[in-house]
Amino acid sequence: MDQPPDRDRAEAQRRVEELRTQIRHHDYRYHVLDEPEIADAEYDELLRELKRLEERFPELITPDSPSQRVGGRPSELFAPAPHLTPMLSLDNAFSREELDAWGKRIERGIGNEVDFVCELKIDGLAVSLLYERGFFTRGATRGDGRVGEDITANLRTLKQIPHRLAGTDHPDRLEIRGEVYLPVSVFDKLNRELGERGDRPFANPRNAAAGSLRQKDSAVTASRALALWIYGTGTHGRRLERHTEELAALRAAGLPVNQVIERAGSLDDVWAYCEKWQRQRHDVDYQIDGVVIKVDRFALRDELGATSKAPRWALAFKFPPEERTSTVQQIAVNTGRTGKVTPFAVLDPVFVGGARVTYATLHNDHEVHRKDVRVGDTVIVRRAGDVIPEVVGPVLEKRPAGTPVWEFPTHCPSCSTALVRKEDEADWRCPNKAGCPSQSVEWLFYFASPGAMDINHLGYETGKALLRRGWVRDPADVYFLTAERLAELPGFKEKSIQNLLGAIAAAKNRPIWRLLVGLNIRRVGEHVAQLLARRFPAIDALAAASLDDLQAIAGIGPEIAAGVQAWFSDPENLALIGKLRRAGLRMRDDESAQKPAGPQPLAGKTIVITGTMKQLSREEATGAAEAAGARVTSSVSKRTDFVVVGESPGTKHEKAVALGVEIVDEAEFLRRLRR
DNA sequence: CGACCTCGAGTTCC
DNA sequence: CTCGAGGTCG
Repeated sequence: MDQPPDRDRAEAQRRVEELRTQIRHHDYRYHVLDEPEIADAEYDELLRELKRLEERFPELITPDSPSQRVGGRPSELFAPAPHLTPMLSLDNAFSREELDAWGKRIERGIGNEVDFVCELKIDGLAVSLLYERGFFTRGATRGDGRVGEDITANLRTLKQIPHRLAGTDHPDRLEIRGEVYLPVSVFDKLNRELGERGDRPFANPRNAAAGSLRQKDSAVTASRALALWIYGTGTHGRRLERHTEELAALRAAGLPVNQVIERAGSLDDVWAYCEKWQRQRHDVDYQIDGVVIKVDRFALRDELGATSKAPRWALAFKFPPEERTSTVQQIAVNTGRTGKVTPFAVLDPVFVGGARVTYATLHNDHEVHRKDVRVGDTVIVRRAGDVIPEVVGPVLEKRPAGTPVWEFPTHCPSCSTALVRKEDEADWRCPNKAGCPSQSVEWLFYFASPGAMDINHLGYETGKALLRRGWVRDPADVYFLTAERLAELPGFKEKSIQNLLGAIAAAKNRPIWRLLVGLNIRRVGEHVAQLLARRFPAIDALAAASLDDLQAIAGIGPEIAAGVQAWFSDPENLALIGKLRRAGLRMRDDESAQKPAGPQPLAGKTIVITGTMKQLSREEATGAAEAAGARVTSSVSKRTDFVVVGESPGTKHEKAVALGVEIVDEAEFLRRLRR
């Protein structure tokens, strides 16, 4: 039965190459031609299979594999367009203190009072327009700041870009900078249409604008009704003294310059502008994520100069997360896969931070009472890090008289078993491990998730249906499902049955630590599972390990050791292991499953990533950093080497500032990855 | 033993 | 992203 490992590996290599070719082909269809041949789910399937194989045979990973792709896809479609003057990024401020510190530094450096100009920071795409003797000759994206992409043909479709500047006496070369955006109203309409056609909607207006601008066919760009605000120049034959004068001249030349740009004579005025627009940020038909403050006089700008990445004479003030109020209709609780019971607020739906929020977690009993949230309260709601809804606290003045303090339920919402709480612990738990429907479904879902066994097509609803019918009582039963059984499930036809069975069969060969994660052992997550599997590459050896053996592993203390040993002493759990073994799951790691060695520019660095980035998802950023040798952790401490800060970061940014830890933006992070 | 890092677990929205 | 709590180090 057992194939020699070499045959196995050769087969994998062949398949890996096949997958890469296919994925590249579909990338081209999707991103360049905008004519995908396969559904997103099928595409994801290919990528997942590739990643699985590469995980098993790390020596097959090549730097150019689609699985290793970081950030912006390489573009063969648009010619490189070097900027005459680099398009620098801006330093950020997140509070009045940081703004003042910047302003004071400038006033000290100049030794005089300074005029500032305030403009809205549009969340769109920075572009550079080149006018030669008054004629529009080239348009480019920002790119990496030094070299962009030539998108002249597409930019020509924007009605707001004059092909010829008004007036006469234009310099030989004038490089104009602006931000292209998709009006929010147009974005909403476009997404509705995409949704009706069954196409994938855009995540936000900026992505939609980017997609529309990087089209091969400029007719598509033309149909998208993009708009533009001009905010300055790069290279120019400068005859004016002030930025405000220049903006007036650009406007006179026929370019769209935003009317709400204001001069501010003092930092107080600057702050007033920031506060005003923070309140009114939704009153305009484009997304703004802050305010840009610039020194008005060019002479002063020259004096201040720039660092390698940002001018000293400009600053972006980023709005803090938006806050709204809503009312608490109910405080409900949910039982998780470990039995932990978590309360959450059910709110009157409210739009905050660009999304409709209905639920917000309250973590635990203690948290509800610390914040003193009660049913019927008016509460302040925000999206922490602009993503996770959070109840900040109640507005006490609006609390109706006689509102009772909320009491934690005494019984499990799923199986009605009496809840228990250990002394000195914060969490209430449902002790009905095997018989609680909520725990079963959550566990099954977790078992199938990418962090554990990665069984595609086994989602929440399917899991519930299987459990309800009693065909699956624990995750091992999944491996014994048959096509006949699945055919009885509503909505399961030939194709979906084969998909699911295929995914289940494919999920028998995961690394041991992934299996350990899926077993749902308390306090054993990804990290601890890897520690355990590294010391005990076979499940049987781990099951037989003594307390001392376990505690000898660095990072495993008495609690985890005892927990693991107890888990492997429970006959029910051993029966589960036996069933998984009979199903044909891999029960030990091969020696070959060691990590690949690539260039490690971040070796030995401990870094933290916070906020949203423009080019990378959080996972991609973490993966790229780890591949470069960095340790990516979740909290900032003195031992952190640097913090990568994206858009609207949370408290981690403040903490980094407080601790004096180096702060790095996305562009710099990408540079360091490549070094 | 306390301070400080980390990790685990649950979570929302599209 | 958040909180609670385990592990380590001084």
